[in-house]
Order: sequence, then C-alpha cells, then structure tokens
Amino acid sequence: MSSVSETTTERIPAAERREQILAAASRVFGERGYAGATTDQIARAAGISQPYVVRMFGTKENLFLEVLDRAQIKLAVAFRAVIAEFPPVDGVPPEGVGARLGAAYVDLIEDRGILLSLMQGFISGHDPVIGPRARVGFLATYRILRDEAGFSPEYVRGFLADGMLMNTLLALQLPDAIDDDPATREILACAFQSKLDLVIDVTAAQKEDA
Amino acid sequence: MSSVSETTTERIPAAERREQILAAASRVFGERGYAGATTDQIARAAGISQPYVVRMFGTKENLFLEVLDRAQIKLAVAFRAVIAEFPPVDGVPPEGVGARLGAAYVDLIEDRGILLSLMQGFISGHDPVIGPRARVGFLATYRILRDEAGFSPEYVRGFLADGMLMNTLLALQLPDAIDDDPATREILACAFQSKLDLVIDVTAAQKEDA
DNA sequence: TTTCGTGGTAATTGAATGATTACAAAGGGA
DNA sequence: TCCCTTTGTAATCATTCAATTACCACGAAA
Repeated sequence: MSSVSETTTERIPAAERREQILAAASRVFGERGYAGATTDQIARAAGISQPYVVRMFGTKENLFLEVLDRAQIKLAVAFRAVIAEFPPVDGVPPEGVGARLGAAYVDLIEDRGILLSLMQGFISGHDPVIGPRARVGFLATYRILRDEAGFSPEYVRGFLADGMLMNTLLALQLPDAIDDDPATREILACAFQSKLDLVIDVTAAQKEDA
Repeated sequence: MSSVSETTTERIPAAERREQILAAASRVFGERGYAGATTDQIARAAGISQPYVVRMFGTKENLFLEVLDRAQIKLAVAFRAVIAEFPPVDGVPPEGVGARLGAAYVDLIEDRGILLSLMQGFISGHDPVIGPRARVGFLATYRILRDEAGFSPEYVRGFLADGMLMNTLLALQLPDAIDDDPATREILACAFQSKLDLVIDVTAAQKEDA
C-alpha cells in the first residue's frame, strides 16, 4: 500500500472503501468516543469527504453500531480460535488456556481501535440504541468464556476484570506516559506482563500518525 | 429538602448552588460522558438555567474538571478512612482490608455519579486537558493502595481490575437489565457479591428519576 | 428611598456538525 | 458514440450547543 493518506482520491470499489471507513471509524471512535467523534474526523482519517461517510452508512449512529458489531465479532473469533486449539476436557478447561486467551485479547490492540471501541460501547449503556447492543455483546463474550471455554463464573469474572483494567489503561493512554512516573511503568508491567513491549510499540505507533 | 425539582427557583447562596450544580453534573457526566453531556441537561438536573451553569464555572471543561477532582478526592477519602481503621503492620496490610476497601468502593455508588464520572475521565485520556488530570488521579489511587494500604503491586492490580469491571458493569447499566437474562444476574452477583442488593436498589432509584 | 451587590433568567450569537442536495467525472457496455 | 451506473465532492442546510449579553428582582445598607 502507498501508506500515507492519499492526496488524489482514487476511485475504489465501494466494498473496499467501506472497509477503509470502518477501520478509520474504529480508531476515531475508540479514541474520542461516540459523542466526541465527528464524521468529518472519520472521513479525513479514511482519506475521503465527509458526505461520503454519511451516505455510505446513513447515520453516524449506524456507523458506530457497525464498528461495534465488527469489534465484538473479531473478539469472539479470536477467543474461539484459542478455545478450538485447547478445548475443555469433560467441561474443564486445560491448564494455561486463561493465559492464552489473555494474550489473544492483548494481541487485538494491533488491529487498532477494537478494544477501545468496545470500551466506548460499554460506557454508552445509557443510549437507547447503542446500550442494548453493547450489553448483548458483553454477555455474548461472557457466555463464550463460560460455556465454550469451560470457565467457572468466578474465573470469567476475574478474566473480564483483567480485560477491563487493560482497556482502562489503554484508554487513559498510560503507555504513552510510561516514562513520566515509575508507578506508571510498574502498573503497566503488572497488567500486561510479557506483552508490555507489544503494547508500548503499538501505542507509540498510533500516537505517531495522530 | 422539598425533594422534587423546584418549579419556582428560589434564591440560594452561590456556594450552595455550586454544590447542587456539581452534584447534577456528576450524574449527567457520569451517564453521558464529557462530550455527550450538555450544559443544558446539567442545568435542568440542577433546577436552574443553562447560562447560570456556564457563568459559575466558566466553561463546560472547567466544570468537568471540578467534578473529576471531587470524585477523585472522595475516593481517596473513602479509602483512607478504611486504611486508618486497619493500617498496615510492618508494611503488611491486615487480613480482610482488601474486602473492606472493595466494599467502601461499591458504597460510593450511593453518592451518585462518582464512579461513572471517574470512568468517563479514564476514557478521556486523549484529551489534552482532561487526559493528564485523569492519569494523575488514577496514579494517585494506585499509590494510596500500594503505599498507604501496603498492598503489593500485584494485589493492587487485581484490586483495580475488580474496580474497573464494576465500573464497566455500572456504565453498561446491566443492573437495570438483571431480569433480561440469567447470565446477567450471574455475573453481577459474582462481581458485586453481598453488595448486589445495594447496587440494584441504587441503580433502580437512579433510573426512576431519569 | 436610593443604591449596590447578589442571584438569577431570557434572548441571542456564533461555531460546530450531521445530514442533504446537486453536481461531476470515470469507465464499462451496447 | 452514447448512456448509465458507480464513485466521489462542493456547497449548503438545519440543528444543536457552549458561550455571551443584556437585563431583572430581591434585599440590605447607607
């Protein structure tokens, strides 16, 4: 790919353009939230004009819903890939699956915006349209871990708690401030363990082109 | 108090009115986020006109920052009260302090909006003004738990993770949907334990006057 | 009783923003 | 060549919303 945002916008099949917009929207929504993001910011990030974004998705709300759906699907796919490799035996998950699922979760930050878009959905529980979708997605994840991975509710709770802490640390943009304070590095190392370097690399790359 | 929103707005000392606005803003910001909340919604919730809100705090941003500061202070006060009662012995926290701190955390939902305003601050890490404040507040909490309560970084991490999950469940408004799906009750019971009834009561009351 | 500080609002403004409309250009058949 | 679909933009609209302005009313002090 020619990488940097196109100066001369070339004609591209709608389906492909659609994916570009969804990727851009995922990043922008993930960073600024549903209310805080503008369709124009998303359009610029995708290298096209604002009206085209609106025409392709109808409304900003629809666009966010599709971003949310995609993120939930990618999360489910990632988890199910791990579970397929290490399925529960007699309903009990094999040793080490929790760590592998956690690693798969962190790896999702490479597909930029997914985790933060999910998080932005979670804190939109008040919204009459987005709220129900976010709840359904959250419960779907809960069920995958409980029913398909074979974890106990208590274990799933702990797993989700760890995930929510990681989401929060990313949303806070603490990785960018890792050198500001020793405590920052300490908690990040504690939360991300061996994945800390990956997290730092990805968040630094994201800050660069912002 | 005459409870329900005043029809005839009576003259009240500015300091007192200020507290009313902060309380209202805490609720509205907690529910809709910084970008999603409007000064008019806050004004209505406080029973006054929109210009008065702006004049008292200068800008919406200032108002949010003060809400955030207050929330962080109240959290610190609540934690320090528990720690003062059960201080670490030789740098090691006594048995059961973690549970008591967790209980103190959940109790904060009675002061409506605190937990969700904190959460809304956390996901505003990208904001050049709000972001730094949110990071400082988060780190301050981390240090209280590590240095004043005497917990290890690992334990603090787990404690914060539990808190973030609770924040997320509240923001998702899952307690309002507890009867929609057995899995909802299961995870809520798992996350809030003996405090589940309190959570349900408070969130139901909040839904009522919304 | 005038005056001044305090506590408030109505009306308005200006900018931001989601959405719409009208138009243009590329390109592939017939 | 002509036309029609697809891909795109420029211009504009309508609304929302934070912020400003100009004003009002009460009450205490002089």
